[in-house]
Amino acid sequence: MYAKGRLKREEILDVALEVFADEGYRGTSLRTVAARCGLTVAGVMHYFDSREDLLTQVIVRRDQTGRPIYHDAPRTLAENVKGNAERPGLVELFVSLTAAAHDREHPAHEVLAHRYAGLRATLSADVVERQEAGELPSHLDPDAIARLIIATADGAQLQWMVDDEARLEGPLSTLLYDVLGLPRP
Amino acid sequence: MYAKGRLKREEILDVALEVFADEGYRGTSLRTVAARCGLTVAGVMHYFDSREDLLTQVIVRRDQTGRPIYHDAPRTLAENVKGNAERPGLVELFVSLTAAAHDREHPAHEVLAHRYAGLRATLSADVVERQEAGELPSHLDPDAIARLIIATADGAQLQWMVDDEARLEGPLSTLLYDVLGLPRP
DNA sequence: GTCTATACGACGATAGAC
DNA sequence: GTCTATCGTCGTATAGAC
Repeated sequence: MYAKGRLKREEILDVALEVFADEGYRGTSLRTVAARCGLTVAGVMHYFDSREDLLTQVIVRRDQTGRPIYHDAPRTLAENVKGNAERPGLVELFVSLTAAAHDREHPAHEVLAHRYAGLRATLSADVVERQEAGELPSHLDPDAIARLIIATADGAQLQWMVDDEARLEGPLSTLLYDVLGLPRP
Repeated sequence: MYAKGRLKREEILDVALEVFADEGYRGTSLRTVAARCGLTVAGVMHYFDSREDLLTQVIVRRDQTGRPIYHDAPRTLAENVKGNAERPGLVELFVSLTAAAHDREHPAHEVLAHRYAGLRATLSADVVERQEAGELPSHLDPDAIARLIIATADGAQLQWMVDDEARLEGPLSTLLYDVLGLPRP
Protein backbone atom coordinates (compact mmCIF):
# COMPACT_ATOMS: atom_id res chain seq x y z
CA MET A 1 0.00 0.00 0.00
CA TYR A 2 1.10 3.54 -0.74
CA ALA A 3 -1.27 5.77 1.19
CA LYS A 4 -0.87 3.82 4.40
CA GLY A 5 2.87 4.36 4.39
CA ARG A 6 2.47 8.05 3.87
CA LEU A 7 0.02 8.29 6.72
CA LYS A 8 2.23 6.31 9.04
CA ARG A 9 5.14 8.52 8.13
CA GLU A 10 3.17 11.60 9.03
CA GLU A 11 2.03 10.00 12.26
CA ILE A 12 5.65 9.35 13.19
CA LEU A 13 6.55 12.96 12.45
CA ASP A 14 3.68 14.26 14.55
CA VAL A 15 4.58 11.97 17.43
CA ALA A 16 8.25 12.91 17.15
CA LEU A 17 7.37 16.61 17.23
CA GLU A 18 5.35 16.02 20.36
CA VAL A 19 8.08 14.00 22.04
CA PHE A 20 10.81 16.47 21.21
CA ALA A 21 8.63 19.38 22.27
CA ASP A 22 8.18 17.65 25.61
CA GLU A 23 11.59 16.25 26.32
CA GLY A 24 13.94 18.29 24.19
CA TYR A 25 16.56 17.39 21.64
CA ARG A 26 19.02 15.47 23.79
CA GLY A 27 16.48 13.92 26.06
CA THR A 28 14.71 11.69 23.59
CA SER A 29 15.61 8.64 21.62
CA LEU A 30 14.26 6.84 18.61
CA ARG A 31 13.04 4.15 20.97
CA THR A 32 10.73 6.58 22.74
CA VAL A 33 9.31 7.81 19.47
CA ALA A 34 8.92 4.26 18.19
CA ALA A 35 7.14 3.11 21.33
CA ARG A 36 4.63 5.95 21.12
CA CYS A 37 3.90 4.97 17.52
CA GLY A 38 3.45 1.30 18.32
CA LEU A 39 6.54 0.44 16.30
CA THR A 40 10.05 -0.80 16.87
CA VAL A 41 13.11 1.30 16.08
CA ALA A 42 13.64 -0.53 12.82
CA GLY A 43 10.04 0.14 11.94
CA VAL A 44 10.62 3.87 12.30
CA MET A 45 13.89 3.71 10.41
CA HIS A 46 12.07 2.29 7.44
CA TYR A 47 10.80 5.80 6.77
CA PHE A 48 13.92 7.79 7.55
CA ASP A 49 17.59 7.50 6.78
CA SER A 50 18.77 8.35 10.27
CA ARG A 51 17.76 9.98 13.50
CA GLU A 52 19.02 13.31 12.21
CA ASP A 53 16.97 12.88 9.07
CA LEU A 54 13.86 12.31 11.19
CA LEU A 55 14.57 15.49 13.14
CA THR A 56 15.02 17.40 9.92
CA GLN A 57 11.74 16.15 8.50
CA VAL A 58 10.01 17.18 11.71
CA ILE A 59 10.85 20.81 11.10
CA VAL A 60 10.08 20.46 7.39
CA ARG A 61 6.60 19.29 8.28
CA ARG A 62 6.32 22.05 10.84
CA ASP A 63 7.08 24.58 8.13
CA GLN A 64 4.52 23.04 5.81
CA THR A 65 1.67 22.99 8.31
CA GLY A 66 2.46 26.45 9.68
CA ARG A 67 1.31 29.72 8.19
CA PRO A 68 3.52 31.10 5.45
CA ILE A 69 4.93 34.58 5.76
CA TYR A 70 3.62 36.88 3.04
CA HIS A 71 2.16 40.23 3.93
CA ASP A 72 3.55 42.44 6.64
CA ALA A 73 6.44 40.02 6.94
CA PRO A 74 8.00 41.48 10.08
CA ARG A 75 4.73 41.29 11.95
CA THR A 76 3.91 37.70 11.04
CA LEU A 77 7.49 36.77 11.86
CA ALA A 78 7.09 38.35 15.27
CA GLU A 79 3.88 36.40 15.82
CA ASN A 80 5.61 33.16 14.86
CA VAL A 81 8.44 33.88 17.26
CA LYS A 82 6.01 34.64 20.04
CA GLY A 83 4.16 31.39 19.38
CA ASN A 84 7.36 29.42 19.85
CA ALA A 85 7.50 30.51 23.47
CA GLU A 86 4.94 27.84 24.32
CA ARG A 87 7.04 25.08 22.81
CA PRO A 88 10.50 25.33 24.34
CA GLY A 89 11.46 21.88 23.11
CA LEU A 90 10.89 22.96 19.52
CA VAL A 91 13.14 25.96 19.92
CA GLU A 92 15.80 23.71 21.36
CA LEU A 93 15.32 21.33 18.45
CA PHE A 94 15.66 24.11 15.91
CA VAL A 95 18.77 25.57 17.51
CA SER A 96 20.49 22.22 17.95
CA LEU A 97 19.66 21.20 14.42
CA THR A 98 21.05 24.44 13.05
CA ALA A 99 24.30 23.86 14.92
CA ALA A 100 24.54 20.32 13.59
CA ALA A 101 23.64 21.51 10.09
CA HIS A 102 26.94 23.33 9.92
CA ASP A 103 28.17 20.01 8.55
CA ARG A 104 27.36 20.16 4.84
CA GLU A 105 26.56 16.46 4.83
CA HIS A 106 23.91 16.86 7.50
CA PRO A 107 20.40 16.31 6.13
CA ALA A 108 19.24 19.64 7.58
CA HIS A 109 21.90 21.68 5.80
CA GLU A 110 20.05 22.12 2.51
CA VAL A 111 16.70 22.45 4.21
CA LEU A 112 17.78 25.24 6.52
CA ALA A 113 19.75 27.03 3.81
CA HIS A 114 16.66 27.04 1.62
CA ARG A 115 14.52 28.20 4.52
CA TYR A 116 16.83 31.09 5.29
CA ALA A 117 17.02 32.11 1.66
CA GLY A 118 13.24 32.20 1.34
CA LEU A 119 12.76 34.16 4.52
CA ARG A 120 15.45 36.59 3.47
CA ALA A 121 13.83 37.18 0.09
CA THR A 122 10.42 37.81 1.65
CA LEU A 123 11.76 40.19 4.27
CA SER A 124 13.97 41.96 1.77
CA ALA A 125 11.04 42.59 -0.58
CA ASP A 126 9.06 43.90 2.36
CA VAL A 127 11.82 46.34 3.22
CA VAL A 128 11.90 47.63 -0.36
CA GLU A 129 8.14 48.23 -0.23
CA ARG A 130 8.44 50.16 3.00
CA GLN A 131 11.28 52.22 1.60
CA GLU A 132 9.14 53.18 -1.38
CA ALA A 133 6.33 54.08 0.99
CA GLY A 134 8.73 56.27 2.95
CA GLU A 135 8.40 54.11 6.03
CA LEU A 136 12.09 53.22 6.10
CA PRO A 137 15.14 55.30 5.10
CA SER A 138 16.24 54.49 1.57
CA HIS A 139 19.93 54.34 2.36
CA LEU A 140 19.52 51.00 4.13
CA ASP A 141 20.47 47.87 2.21
CA PRO A 142 17.31 45.71 2.08
CA ASP A 143 19.20 42.43 2.10
CA ALA A 144 21.32 43.49 5.07
CA ILE A 145 18.21 44.56 6.96
CA ALA A 146 16.57 41.22 6.18
CA ARG A 147 19.60 39.43 7.58
CA LEU A 148 19.51 41.66 10.64
CA ILE A 149 15.86 40.90 11.30
CA ILE A 150 16.44 37.16 10.99
CA ALA A 151 19.52 37.29 13.21
CA THR A 152 17.58 39.19 15.84
CA ALA A 153 14.72 36.71 15.85
CA ASP A 154 17.09 33.74 16.03
CA GLY A 155 19.47 35.22 18.56
CA ALA A 156 16.60 36.03 20.89
CA GLN A 157 15.96 32.31 21.05
CA LEU A 158 19.49 31.66 22.30
CA GLN A 159 19.16 34.23 25.07
CA TRP A 160 15.75 32.93 25.97
CA MET A 161 17.11 29.42 26.42
CA VAL A 162 19.05 30.52 29.45
CA ASP A 163 17.41 33.70 30.71
CA ASP A 164 13.96 33.30 32.20
CA GLU A 165 13.27 37.01 32.21
CA ALA A 166 13.96 37.40 28.53
CA ARG A 167 10.92 37.60 26.30
CA LEU A 168 11.26 35.65 23.10
CA GLU A 169 9.80 38.45 20.98
CA GLY A 170 11.52 41.24 22.93
CA PRO A 171 14.60 41.97 20.80
CA LEU A 172 12.62 41.74 17.57
CA SER A 173 10.07 44.25 18.88
CA THR A 174 12.85 46.57 19.96
CA LEU A 175 14.39 46.43 16.51
CA LEU A 176 11.23 46.79 14.46
CA TYR A 177 9.29 49.35 16.50
CA ASP A 178 11.77 51.26 18.64
CA VAL A 179 14.86 51.34 16.44
CA LEU A 180 13.52 51.08 12.91
CA GLY A 181 10.39 53.01 13.84
CA LEU A 182 7.86 50.80 12.11
CA PRO A 183 4.25 51.40 13.15
CA ARG A 184 3.26 49.16 16.03
CA PRO A 185 0.56 46.65 15.04
CA MET B 1 50.41 16.53 43.72
CA TYR B 2 48.28 19.63 43.30
CA ALA B 3 49.93 21.71 40.58
CA LYS B 4 50.30 18.74 38.27
CA GLY B 5 46.60 18.07 38.39
CA ARG B 6 45.79 21.65 37.56
CA LEU B 7 48.11 21.54 34.59
CA LYS B 8 46.68 18.26 33.35
CA ARG B 9 43.20 19.66 33.69
CA GLU B 10 44.11 22.63 31.57
CA GLU B 11 45.81 20.39 29.04
CA ILE B 12 42.61 18.37 28.74
CA LEU B 13 40.59 21.53 28.22
CA ASP B 14 42.96 22.77 25.54
CA VAL B 15 42.94 19.42 23.77
CA ALA B 16 39.16 19.24 24.02
CA LEU B 17 38.83 22.71 22.55
CA GLU B 18 41.07 21.66 19.68
CA VAL B 19 39.18 18.43 19.06
CA PHE B 20 35.78 20.09 19.15
CA ALA B 21 37.00 22.93 16.97
CA ASP B 22 38.13 20.32 14.46
CA GLU B 23 35.38 17.76 14.53
CA GLY B 24 32.42 19.64 15.94
CA TYR B 25 30.12 19.02 18.83
CA ARG B 26 28.47 15.82 17.76
CA GLY B 27 31.46 14.36 16.00
CA THR B 28 33.72 13.81 18.97
CA SER B 29 33.71 11.54 21.96
CA LEU B 30 35.38 11.48 25.33
CA ARG B 31 37.51 8.61 24.05
CA THR B 32 39.00 10.79 21.33
CA VAL B 33 39.84 13.52 23.79
CA ALA B 34 41.29 11.01 26.24
CA ALA B 35 43.46 9.37 23.60
CA ARG B 36 44.92 12.71 22.53
CA CYS B 37 45.80 13.43 26.16
CA GLY B 38 47.43 10.05 26.72
CA LEU B 39 44.74 9.10 29.19
CA THR B 40 41.87 6.68 29.48
CA VAL B 41 38.32 7.92 29.64
CA ALA B 42 38.20 7.44 33.39
CA GLY B 43 41.38 9.47 33.62
CA VAL B 44 39.63 12.38 31.97
CA MET B 45 36.55 11.95 34.10
CA HIS B 46 38.65 12.36 37.20
CA TYR B 47 38.66 16.07 36.45
CA PHE B 48 35.09 16.54 35.26
CA ASP B 49 31.67 15.46 36.41
CA SER B 50 30.39 14.56 32.97
CA ARG B 51 30.92 15.12 29.30
CA GLU B 52 28.62 18.12 29.39
CA ASP B 53 30.61 19.52 32.28
CA LEU B 54 33.81 19.18 30.27
CA LEU B 55 32.22 21.04 27.37
CA THR B 56 31.06 23.76 29.72
CA GLN B 57 34.50 24.19 31.22
CA VAL B 58 35.95 24.47 27.74
CA ILE B 59 34.00 27.63 27.10
CA VAL B 60 34.67 28.88 30.63
CA ARG B 61 38.38 28.61 29.94
CA ARG B 62 37.86 30.23 26.58
CA ASP B 63 36.22 33.19 28.30
CA GLN B 64 39.04 33.46 30.82
CA THR B 65 41.85 33.44 28.27
CA GLY B 66 40.04 35.82 25.92
CA ARG B 67 40.02 39.58 26.19
CA PRO B 68 37.30 41.04 28.38
CA ILE B 69 34.87 43.58 26.97
CA TYR B 70 35.22 46.97 28.65
CA HIS B 71 35.59 50.07 26.56
CA ASP B 72 33.70 50.67 23.37
CA ALA B 73 31.78 47.51 24.10
CA PRO B 74 30.00 47.19 20.76
CA ARG B 75 33.26 47.41 18.88
CA THR B 76 35.13 44.82 20.93
CA LEU B 77 32.08 42.57 20.71
CA ALA B 78 32.18 42.91 16.95
CA GLU B 79 35.86 42.00 16.94
CA ASN B 80 35.19 38.94 19.06
CA VAL B 81 32.43 37.82 16.75
CA LYS B 82 34.66 38.29 13.74
CA GLY B 83 37.40 36.26 15.39
CA ASN B 84 35.04 33.31 15.83
CA ALA B 85 34.78 32.95 12.08
CA GLU B 86 38.08 31.11 12.06
CA ARG B 87 36.89 28.50 14.54
CA PRO B 88 33.61 27.12 13.22
CA GLY B 89 33.71 24.19 15.63
CA LEU B 90 33.71 26.57 18.57
CA VAL B 91 30.67 28.40 17.31
CA GLU B 92 28.94 25.06 16.89
CA LEU B 93 29.96 24.11 20.42
CA PHE B 94 28.64 27.36 21.85
CA VAL B 95 25.32 27.13 20.05
CA SER B 96 24.79 23.47 20.92
CA LEU B 97 25.69 24.08 24.53
CA THR B 98 23.27 26.99 24.75
CA ALA B 99 20.49 24.81 23.42
CA ALA B 100 21.30 22.09 25.93
CA ALA B 101 21.59 24.64 28.73
CA HIS B 102 17.88 25.27 28.44
CA ASP B 103 17.69 22.47 30.99
CA ARG B 104 18.21 24.18 34.34
CA GLU B 105 20.13 21.17 35.62
CA HIS B 106 22.67 21.42 32.81
CA PRO B 107 26.11 22.52 34.05
CA ALA B 108 26.23 25.27 31.43
CA HIS B 109 22.99 26.87 32.56
CA GLU B 110 24.43 28.99 35.35
CA VAL B 111 27.59 29.74 33.42
CA LEU B 112 25.78 31.04 30.36
CA ALA B 113 23.21 32.94 32.39
CA HIS B 114 26.00 34.72 34.22
CA ARG B 115 27.81 35.39 30.99
CA TYR B 116 24.73 36.92 29.39
CA ALA B 117 24.02 39.03 32.45
CA GLY B 118 27.54 40.43 32.48
CA LEU B 119 27.54 41.19 28.79
CA ARG B 120 24.15 42.85 29.08
CA ALA B 121 25.30 45.05 31.94
CA THR B 122 28.40 46.16 30.05
CA LEU B 123 26.52 46.92 26.86
CA SER B 124 23.71 48.63 28.71
CA ALA B 125 26.14 50.95 30.51
CA ASP B 126 27.77 51.71 27.18
CA VAL B 127 24.40 52.67 25.70
CA VAL B 128 23.69 55.03 28.60
CA GLU B 129 27.06 56.71 28.06
CA ARG B 130 26.34 57.22 24.40
CA GLN B 131 22.91 58.58 25.14
CA GLU B 132 24.43 61.15 27.47
CA ALA B 133 26.94 62.04 24.77
CA GLY B 134 24.09 62.50 22.32
CA GLU B 135 25.28 59.63 20.18
CA LEU B 136 22.09 57.65 20.65
CA PRO B 137 18.48 58.86 21.03
CA SER B 138 17.49 59.01 24.69
CA HIS B 139 14.08 57.39 24.22
CA LEU B 140 15.67 53.99 23.69
CA ASP B 141 15.68 51.59 26.64
CA PRO B 142 19.35 50.76 27.32
CA ASP B 143 18.64 47.25 28.55
CA ALA B 144 16.47 46.47 25.55
CA ILE B 145 19.16 47.75 23.21
CA ALA B 146 21.75 45.61 25.00
CA ARG B 147 19.54 42.57 24.51
CA LEU B 148 19.08 43.49 20.86
CA ILE B 149 22.81 43.76 20.28
CA ILE B 150 23.46 40.39 21.90
CA ALA B 151 20.64 38.74 19.99
CA THR B 152 22.02 40.11 16.74
CA ALA B 153 25.52 38.83 17.44
CA ASP B 154 24.24 35.39 18.43
CA GLY B 155 21.67 35.08 15.69
CA ALA B 156 24.27 35.88 13.07
CA GLN B 157 26.07 32.74 14.20
CA LEU B 158 23.03 30.62 13.47
CA GLN B 159 22.68 32.01 9.96
CA TRP B 160 26.37 31.63 9.36
CA MET B 161 26.23 27.93 10.28
CA VAL B 162 24.25 27.23 7.16
CA ASP B 163 24.86 30.11 4.79
CA ASP B 164 28.35 30.34 3.33
CA GLU B 165 27.79 33.82 1.96
CA ALA B 166 26.79 35.24 5.32
CA ARG B 167 29.47 37.18 7.14
CA LEU B 168 29.56 36.49 10.83
CA GLU B 169 29.90 40.15 11.75
CA GLY B 170 27.51 41.37 9.04
CA PRO B 171 24.24 41.79 10.95
CA LEU B 172 25.98 43.34 13.94
CA SER B 173 27.67 45.91 11.69
CA THR B 174 24.36 46.68 10.03
CA LEU B 175 22.73 47.28 13.39
CA LEU B 176 25.49 49.33 14.99
CA TYR B 177 26.61 51.48 12.09
CA ASP B 178 23.78 51.62 9.56
CA VAL B 179 20.71 51.48 11.76
CA LEU B 180 21.83 52.92 15.08
CA GLY B 181 24.21 55.30 13.36
CA LEU B 182 27.23 54.76 15.59
CA PRO B 183 30.52 56.11 14.19
CA ARG B 184 32.34 53.45 12.20
CA PRO B 185 35.63 52.42 13.86
C1' DG C 1 45.37 12.98 44.23
C1' DT C 2 46.08 10.65 39.86
C1' DC C 3 44.94 7.17 37.03
C1' DT C 4 43.83 2.18 34.96
C1' DA C 5 40.83 -1.74 34.24
C1' DT C 6 36.53 -3.38 33.63
C1' DA C 7 31.77 -3.58 33.18
C1' DC C 8 27.01 -1.80 32.24
C1' DG C 9 22.99 -0.13 29.90
C1' DA C 10 21.35 2.77 26.18
C1' DC C 11 21.99 4.40 21.89
C1' DG C 12 21.84 4.57 16.39
C1' DA C 13 22.37 1.58 12.77
C1' DT C 14 22.09 -2.65 9.75
C1' DA C 15 20.86 -7.44 7.84
C1' DG C 16 17.70 -10.56 6.89
C1' DA C 17 13.26 -13.19 7.96
C1' DC C 18 8.33 -12.86 7.43
C1' DG D 1 6.09 -2.66 5.93
C1' DT D 2 7.48 -4.38 10.02
C1' DC D 3 9.83 -7.48 12.86
C1' DT D 4 13.95 -9.86 15.54
C1' DA D 5 18.63 -10.10 16.22
C1' DT D 6 22.90 -8.21 16.42
C1' DC D 7 26.67 -4.89 16.10
C1' DG D 8 29.92 -1.21 17.55
C1' DT D 9 30.08 3.04 20.13
C1' DC D 10 28.82 5.95 23.44
C1' DG D 11 28.63 8.13 28.45
C1' DT D 12 28.88 6.62 33.00
C1' DA D 13 30.01 4.06 37.45
C1' DT D 14 32.87 1.55 40.47
C1' DA D 15 36.93 -0.82 42.48
C1' DG D 16 41.31 -0.43 43.27
C1' DA D 17 46.59 0.32 41.90
C1' DC D 18 50.10 3.70 42.67
